[in-house]
Amino acid sequence: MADLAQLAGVSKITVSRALGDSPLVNPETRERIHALAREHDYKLNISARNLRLRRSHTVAVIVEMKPSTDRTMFDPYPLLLLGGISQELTAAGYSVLLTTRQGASAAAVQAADGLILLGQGVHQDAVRRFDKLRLPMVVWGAHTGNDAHVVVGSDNRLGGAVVARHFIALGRRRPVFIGNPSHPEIFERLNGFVDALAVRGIKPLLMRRDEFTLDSGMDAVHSLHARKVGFDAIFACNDLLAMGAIRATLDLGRSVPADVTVVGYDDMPLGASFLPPLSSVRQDWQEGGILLARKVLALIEGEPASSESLPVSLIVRST
Amino acid sequence: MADLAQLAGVSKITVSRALGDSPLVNPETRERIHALAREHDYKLNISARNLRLRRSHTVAVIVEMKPSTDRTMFDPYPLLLLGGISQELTAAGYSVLLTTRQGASAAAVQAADGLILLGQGVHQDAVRRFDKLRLPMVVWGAHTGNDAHVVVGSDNRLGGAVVARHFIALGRRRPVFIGNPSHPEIFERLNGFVDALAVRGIKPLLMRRDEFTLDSGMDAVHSLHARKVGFDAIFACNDLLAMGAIRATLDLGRSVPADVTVVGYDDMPLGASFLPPLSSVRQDWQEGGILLARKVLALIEGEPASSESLPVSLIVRST
DNA sequence: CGGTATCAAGATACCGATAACATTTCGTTT
DNA sequence: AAACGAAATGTTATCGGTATCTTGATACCG
Repeated sequence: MADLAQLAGVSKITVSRALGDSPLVNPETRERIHALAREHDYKLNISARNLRLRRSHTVAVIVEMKPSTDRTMFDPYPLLLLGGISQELTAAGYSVLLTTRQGASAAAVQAADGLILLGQGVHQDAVRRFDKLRLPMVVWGAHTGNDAHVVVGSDNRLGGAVVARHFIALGRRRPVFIGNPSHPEIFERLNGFVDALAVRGIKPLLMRRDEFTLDSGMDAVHSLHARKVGFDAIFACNDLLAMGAIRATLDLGRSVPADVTVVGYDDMPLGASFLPPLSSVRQDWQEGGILLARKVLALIEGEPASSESLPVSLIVRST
Repeated sequence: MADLAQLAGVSKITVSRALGDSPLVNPETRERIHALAREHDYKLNISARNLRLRRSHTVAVIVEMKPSTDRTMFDPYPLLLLGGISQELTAAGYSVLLTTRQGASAAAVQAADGLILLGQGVHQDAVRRFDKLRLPMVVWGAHTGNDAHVVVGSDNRLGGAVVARHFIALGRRRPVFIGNPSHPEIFERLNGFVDALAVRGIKPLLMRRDEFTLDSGMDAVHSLHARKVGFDAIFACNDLLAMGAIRATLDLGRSVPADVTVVGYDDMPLGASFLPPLSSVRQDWQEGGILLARKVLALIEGEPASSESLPVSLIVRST
């Protein structure tokens, strides 16, 4: 920058102002300096600026990344979140620092201006750890009612309720819920489901399954059958589980949707091509990412931000 | 750090050395300072260090992120790459700066110590742009033989060849390739496929399909049928296409694998649960990510690094 | 016991930007 | 013509670390 200043015959600070489009410099001077900067391919030193401004214009995104058949960052959907986040932060001139929980101890994270936490397991365990960094922080997940921090998530209670109402409208009396309610988000879905069914005096059966795979869904239905439990509706908290459940149901000689109604969750593209095309609850991940980004940015600017739920919608196809 | 120095009764530089575990300080002193740092929850200022050292310990990962049914960053597999990259860089004390091509003009990227480019479209178009940053750079994708930069990718030629040999071993004579060869990676698969078949004087039919969806795969087979083209083997360059092709084949009353052999690509988990269980070519994405990371790190350290292909393996199931 | 090697720690300068305060320049007012 | 004020630019200090060069203290040597 000093060199540029010499070339332009002005002082460093004038160059700094010119490049920052400050109104303090003469428009002519500014143009001249801009031209010079382009010509000499001058690049601002971000580290120096960060040091001086005490801001990094960076938001750290911390994801869960354990390798398992459980839901992980490798599901495509949480990645849509990242897409939304990235889009919004980039537009605001911020960068995304991607980290795993393990890597988050790496110094760079504390240099961030804000934090976004993704991944369901995070909630109780890790949030406190990151709380100590005293950075603006936003968490993706389920609302617990009395959150100490800003939570953005899709409205899982509503998701459960919508499916319940769908079942009620179809006159179903013996619904089953398949999934792992120890995930806070899924616990909420179950709650919404149970409460909305209770209005009609219906009590669903909970089939706990920890793996979110097609095989696990098949297994759930087979074990229902083995235990001679009757059912006429299945709410699977993931599309793969739902597809497995459907396949097993068909295997058992029962019809979908005539005998059994099945609804999945996430509305993955594949579901629409499944035979029969899968009904599912859709959440708008990308919008969620955008919202997460906006909230951190607000917090960083010192503005208030509150937790928020995103609507979900039931896509009824042929199951 | 000055405060810590005062507390410890030493000078700043000694604190700096102690925290950096430099052998220049007395072990006792070092311990004392470390203890003090922990006690007061002292955090090094990364920006200051970056400025002084002229390094950011950051690698920018630039991904393709256009929303389409084409292959995008939202496929789960390219994301496994990210996982591998992140794992390896974190272990080496580096951070991952995630950017889209659009956002890559954001200043932060040029502050990175190195660059990793993901996304097939990148090749010809954007590489040059990033070349100008004069940063150590590694690209994921297909090898073109005379690459100006380091390329890591799985061995797509081999992938194609392996499938071809499989078909030959089964006595297939009229194979079809489904996919979009304008992606360099897929072009290589096609090349490997064609060349290995040519050994037996077999010429495959190319069914060009731009979308990598199940419907697109069905459509491909239906249009083969409509055009009364005979075929006894299908190599789809993606598992969704393969599943669609299988479904359409079955719809047409032909048997898989008795009448038609089908092989997909990527070996997605769902494929194993498909009916019939899908045969597919598996590439080790995570390993690829690790390799990408190692190569940039090497380049950053000033060591040489060369392009490299990762092996792939054919998983034969029931198609 | 003087001279040198070794270890520990300090002094100073510097990385490259920007904020705060100071100064010059010029047009305008009275 | 002196005084004033706004616009444009400059001076200085500073953000928080680390490299380099020195200095001081202790140990070891013949």
